[in-house]
Amino acid sequence: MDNKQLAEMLFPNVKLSTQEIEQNFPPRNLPPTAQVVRFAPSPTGFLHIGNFFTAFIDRLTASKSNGVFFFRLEDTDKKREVAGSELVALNMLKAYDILPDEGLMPNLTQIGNYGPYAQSQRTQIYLAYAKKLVANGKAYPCFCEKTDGKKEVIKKREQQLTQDGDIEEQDICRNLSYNQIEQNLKANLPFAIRLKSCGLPDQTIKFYDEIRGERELHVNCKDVILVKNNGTPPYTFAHPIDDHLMGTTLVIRGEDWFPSLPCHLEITKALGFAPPKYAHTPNLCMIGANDNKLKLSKRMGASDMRFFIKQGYPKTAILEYLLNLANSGFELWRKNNPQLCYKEFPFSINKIGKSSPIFDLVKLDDVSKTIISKMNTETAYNNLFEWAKDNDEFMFNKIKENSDFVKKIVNIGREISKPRKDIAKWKDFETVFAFMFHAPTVFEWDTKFKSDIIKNVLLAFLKTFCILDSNEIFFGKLKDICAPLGFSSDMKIFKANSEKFLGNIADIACIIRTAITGKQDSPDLYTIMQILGKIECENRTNFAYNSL
RNA sequence: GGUCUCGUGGUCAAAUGGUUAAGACACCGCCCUUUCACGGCGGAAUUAGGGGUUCGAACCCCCUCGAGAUCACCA
Repeated sequence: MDNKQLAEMLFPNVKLSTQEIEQNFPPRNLPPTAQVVRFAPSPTGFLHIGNFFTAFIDRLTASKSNGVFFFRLEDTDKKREVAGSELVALNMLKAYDILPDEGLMPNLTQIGNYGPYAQSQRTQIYLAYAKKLVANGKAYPCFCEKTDGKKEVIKKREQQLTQDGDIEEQDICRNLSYNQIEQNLKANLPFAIRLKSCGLPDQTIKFYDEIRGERELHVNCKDVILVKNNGTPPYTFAHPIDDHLMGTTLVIRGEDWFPSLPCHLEITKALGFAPPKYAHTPNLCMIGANDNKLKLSKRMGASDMRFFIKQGYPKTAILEYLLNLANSGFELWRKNNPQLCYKEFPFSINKIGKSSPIFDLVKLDDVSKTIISKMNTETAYNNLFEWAKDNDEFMFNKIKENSDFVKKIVNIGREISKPRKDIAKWKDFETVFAFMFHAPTVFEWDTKFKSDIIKNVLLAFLKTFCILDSNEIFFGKLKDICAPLGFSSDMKIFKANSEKFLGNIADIACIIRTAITGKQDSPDLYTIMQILGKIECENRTNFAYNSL
């Protein structure tokens, strides 16, 4: 018996040759500068911000190079699959307008000539290559009992550490004779296929990473699994085959893949493929809840993209914040080009930093506040509406009841040269403008005034209040009530002789503001009163008066 | 434990051996101002530590320390 016969014995039902497969995946006809990149998530049920980050980098890289961005589902492990995960991921890409050009789409159709784009549908392809490797003596069957699950692996590793300080894979099946293999097969023993690694312990391999630059690592020495004993491949085998056949030119993926790169390179070489370029992106970290400064890995801190949707961050805020993490020059560019779309920014994958950045929600809020503050009323209102529809029943009902009222609130401090920055996310809207929706029942009065003084101010205000007044007249009337109450209507005079007055014009305005909103700080008082209307203003003032 | 990666203010970071180590967020102060925001001006704050090479080091070399990743028939 020889290896060719062995391959036939192991895979009698695999008739497809690798040559036939290659014919179905012709090289792409693209200009040499075009990058073909892919986003290849596994269906775990949610989309992590770090994965989203790499997908965004994929989208930018393909667009900038006039290349192709495709989506491939890595669903070879059916045990772990969460149904519908691909839709969660794809809908998120759609929501942020960074959909791929090719592959699986949100309507679950597949676009492109390099499919199928779900690995579970490509088993025959992987098996054909596995068969070829066995025939060439580069892989062999393994009948060992399998280790299954992370707990078992950790336990086994701990045992090995106490014994000899190093972890060695035992490849006892590597030297099985053809006879032994034949007997095992006759006994119907399940088998996996392992790579017959050519690596020696002290050999190194040089390669270039688009983000990390020139590197030298130890070669792979492990006889890794290529086909599991259930007949499906692990990622390690599927990735080189798919990215070769699909014409990927640049593999962009998280840095947690970095250590397995030598292994992937050896498999790629064994298969006879030219390796793609690689770019390993730093992992995004979140800061600990109890203010510790530990960087948390993605496995420790959940950071589901749906969080940002539920909070109501504008999609460009998320994208621009992430873009700034990727290329910090974006900030300056944005300052110099306030009107341009982020897509115009000269993104460069080589300028991505090497260390893992902490995702800073405070900074995100700042980016987001600026973006929201620049929206015109119509856009802001539409954004609020779309968000409330799915995420906030109270606000959605308010909009349905009286959309003009809500629109007027949205308009506060907007469409002016120095717009207010009150809102970082649409969820803030209700809290920032709570006083517009609920008349205050508690009042944060300025404690330096006794209640009878406050009452006098409110009475004087009510006597002259007219909703039809212009801002100038309204404020002029407030000035007029100053002197009789012992207040100063001129701030400069007050500052020079503060001991001669009970208070000043600012205090008068503050008392009325507190009566109307319950708080000492708010957006422009006149605007608020105009929106609330005559009756509401009078009712609120009377209620405040009676509560004293 | 092995291997690998990364360490510049609280955070994101610029500065490829050559001015006083940019800028942004956050913080503090002042100005503007009927409050709060916005805006403007200013301030405090960083090359993890120790050696070496050099006229000169954040940058090159070595050691130490810290953090992270990885070491599955998961991806």
